[in-house]
Amino acid sequence: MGIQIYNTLTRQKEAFQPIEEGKVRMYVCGPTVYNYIHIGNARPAIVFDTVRKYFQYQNYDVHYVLNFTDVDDKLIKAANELGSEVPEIAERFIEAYKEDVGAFGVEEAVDHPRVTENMSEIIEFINTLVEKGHAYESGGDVYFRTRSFDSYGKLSQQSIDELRTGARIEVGEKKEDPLDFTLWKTTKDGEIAWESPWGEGRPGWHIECSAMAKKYLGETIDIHAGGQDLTFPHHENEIAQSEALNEKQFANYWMHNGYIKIENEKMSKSLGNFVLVHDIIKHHDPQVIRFFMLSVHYRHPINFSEALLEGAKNSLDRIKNAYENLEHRKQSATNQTEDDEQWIQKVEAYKNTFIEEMNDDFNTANAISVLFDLTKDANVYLQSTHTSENVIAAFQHTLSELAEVLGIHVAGENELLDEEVDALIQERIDARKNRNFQRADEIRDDLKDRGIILEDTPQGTRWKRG
RNA sequence: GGCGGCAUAGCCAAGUGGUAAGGCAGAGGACUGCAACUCCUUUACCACCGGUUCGAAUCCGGUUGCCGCCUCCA
Repeated sequence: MGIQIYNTLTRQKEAFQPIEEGKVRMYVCGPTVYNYIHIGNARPAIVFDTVRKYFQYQNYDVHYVLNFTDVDDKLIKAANELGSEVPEIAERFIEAYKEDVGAFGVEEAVDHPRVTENMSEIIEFINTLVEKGHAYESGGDVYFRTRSFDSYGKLSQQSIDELRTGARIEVGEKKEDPLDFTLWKTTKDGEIAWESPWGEGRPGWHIECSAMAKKYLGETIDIHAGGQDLTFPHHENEIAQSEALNEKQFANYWMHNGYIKIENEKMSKSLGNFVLVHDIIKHHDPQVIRFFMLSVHYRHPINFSEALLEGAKNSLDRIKNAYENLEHRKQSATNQTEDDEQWIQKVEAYKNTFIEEMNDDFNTANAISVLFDLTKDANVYLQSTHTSENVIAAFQHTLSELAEVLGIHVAGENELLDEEVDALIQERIDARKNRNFQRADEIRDDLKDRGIILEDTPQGTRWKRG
């Protein structure tokens, strides 16, 4: 069985069938770069990076595109408030985005298109829509004529009539129909603007993704992904624009990740519970946050709290400990023991299970449980008196390989200790031999304060960073 | 009002027809000089009420509660 994806468009899991054999064209809606990203922005970044990593693990060539919205109302506002210019703000927070997301082990996109660098494509896109009768100019603005697109509402499962009933009709509206949405908006004096056939202005929000997806990935792409909240209206509108223009299916698979709550409350500015990635990674290992995010299925809501993060840290430590336990037993391992083959087969079976779970709509929660199965078995194996290099290698290699698919590093860095610490450890070993436990405990406590944890095992004393 | 989602042990979380994975926390035991790591043992009337079925956490109907989208939003 190959990869199954839950497709928002059809509301069911479907076998993934790429447009081109061995390739995945994937477009993920990126951030509007007017501030540091919050933890809610981190979820799609981590989740879809994992989707990408898994495809790559399955030998797909993934053309991953993530856009930056580098001009819009929020950016203009931020620029005004900070006494800066839109391009400076954008540049600053694009760098911040890359840094934050990089801390989580998110791989850089193949293409990171920006709105301001694709203005001619956007204008061309809008222009053709106007020519085709799907859009119209009105007082310097250009709107998409929603009723000209028959299947409008297919992604969010809403009927156009229901939407029309609920839509707001604003005073002074220049639209023909309340459901029509902006493709191009005329600018106020002094605002950042571009020349267009409809006068100076800037693009509406939805059009950029349609134009850039087309430019970088083609008229039909494999996967279009983003947060659940983008389903309507953003993605619905993208479909309308792109399919009205190209007269082809826009994206074959639509993936949407669930929301994040903070301490059981919606994250919102009014509640003051916005958690910025920039801040939280000062106090929490980004790997723990990544692990935590992946311990829940990507389509389900996830709650974020200090206590939950603490639990995730302990969980991840268990896996990393197992890896270190294996590492530690390498030296005393023998060439081969009788039951090598049995264990190696068992490890191989876990790997297959991991793949099955990931194939099932990227069920990372279950994939992680396979990591725990591996962890448990590795520890059990290490209980035996004689261990074999081959089995230890199999455990380590598989554990590391599978964890890496999720973007989790299980191997500790093999850094060296400074001489003083090294000498203390040696002194403690001698002290224990002489049953001078008072001195031994003193050294252990001292090193613990320095962030070095000592553990005495039957194979000798070892240390790790705490 | 329209559309959609969720309700599983103290906590987190899989499971979508065959008598409930995994993790955290807790308790007891083993190992240890003491710890740590690790191992063993240990905890579920699957929100409620009906229905379908030989059999349902899982399907259908209803009830209650919570949440998201419909307006900028990951």
